[in-house]
Amino acid sequence: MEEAFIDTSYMRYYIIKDKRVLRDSYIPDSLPGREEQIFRFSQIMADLLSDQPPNDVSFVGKPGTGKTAVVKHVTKKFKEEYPKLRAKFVYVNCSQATTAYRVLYQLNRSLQVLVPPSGYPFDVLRDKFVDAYSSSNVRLVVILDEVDLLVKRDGGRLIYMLNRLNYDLPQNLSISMVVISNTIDFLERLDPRTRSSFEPDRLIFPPYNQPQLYRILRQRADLGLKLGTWEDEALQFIAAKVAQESGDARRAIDILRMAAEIAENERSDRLTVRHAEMALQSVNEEEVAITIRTLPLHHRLIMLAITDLLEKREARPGTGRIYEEYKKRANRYGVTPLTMRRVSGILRELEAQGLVEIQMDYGGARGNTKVVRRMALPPKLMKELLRNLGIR
DNA sequence: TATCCACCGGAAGATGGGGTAT
DNA sequence: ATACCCCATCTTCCGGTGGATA
Repeated sequence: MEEAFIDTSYMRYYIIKDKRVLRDSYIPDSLPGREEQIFRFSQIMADLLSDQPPNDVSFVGKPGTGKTAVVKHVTKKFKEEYPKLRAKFVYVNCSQATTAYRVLYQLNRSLQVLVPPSGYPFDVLRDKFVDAYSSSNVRLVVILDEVDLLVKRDGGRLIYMLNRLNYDLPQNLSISMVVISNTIDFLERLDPRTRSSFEPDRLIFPPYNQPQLYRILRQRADLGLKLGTWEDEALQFIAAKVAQESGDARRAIDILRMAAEIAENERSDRLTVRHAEMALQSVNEEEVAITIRTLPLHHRLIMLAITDLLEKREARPGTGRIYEEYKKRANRYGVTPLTMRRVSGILRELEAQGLVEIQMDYGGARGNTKVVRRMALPPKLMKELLRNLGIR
């Protein structure tokens, strides 16, 4: 009981020196393993130094392959080294601005034009943007991160529009685009009109391999952890595991952070392989818990239906069966169930969020359906998480 | 080889909730 | 109050689809 009066805060950060460094949002001064991409992107942007409009560029690669980091790194370098450069970089994350209207809203804001976040006709926003930009004196580089999300809704209408503006702009102005996407086939998903007029240089971001991941972790450990508080083998272990499963640097860094936290909570003075092993487990759980918490009610009810079917070892947990079970639960919950068409779509959404693994089952005369192979966590654990949210 | 199952997923439109302008 | 805008979510409609089966 006396312990309650002991101030333990002084030992809370026994291992961690700077927590920010252990988050993936932190952009270090050098990006291990992405030297080539940095070089090529810088080369393309170097046209700005001779006052030429740079080519459009597309960054393609899976999550956690350094796309955003590279773009931020290089644009930052340009701003620092050439403060008088006649150019402006505007970064827009399309996961926040999923429509053409909202991206345009952001672009306007970056030019100090205040427009309402909704309610205006699209064309008015476009005209305001064109007016404002025409009276400026810098070349514009628009960076559209997670552009897949925008293209999915808008089909490339905004890209087309921005591209076309170049024909009406005076010689000293230009709009270049850097589009960043997770999927390779996103260029094909543009509508034909856009595709024929938009041909960016492509930069590929392959998954990180083990040595690269090790270098990344080493860098973070050097910057974010106290000297001599971690075992090199722990970093090697994380690098090996992540290289094998995904090559996702974000994940590797997450695991390192979690391992450090676990070690500290144990009052251990060193981060060991054992901590890394434990972290590997809890990172998954933490991630799933976070995504589930943001799920709307019907998504949760569907998750619960799937959980029960998997627990019962249902032979064919396809859309039809899931829908039946979901409907029962919705009624029990006092909400009117959605249609099967919608539930079918939600299953794809849950898949995209990494909560379930789906496979098509071509059953011949038994018909075709999507079948849930497994979930991100064992059904029992998943049920527990749902229960904590009041879903049962 | 034709049939047929049990869905799939695109397209389009309804719904309701956010907003602005007059 | 009225007439517009934007937009995410959901429903309605409907032409596919792959392979087991007859």
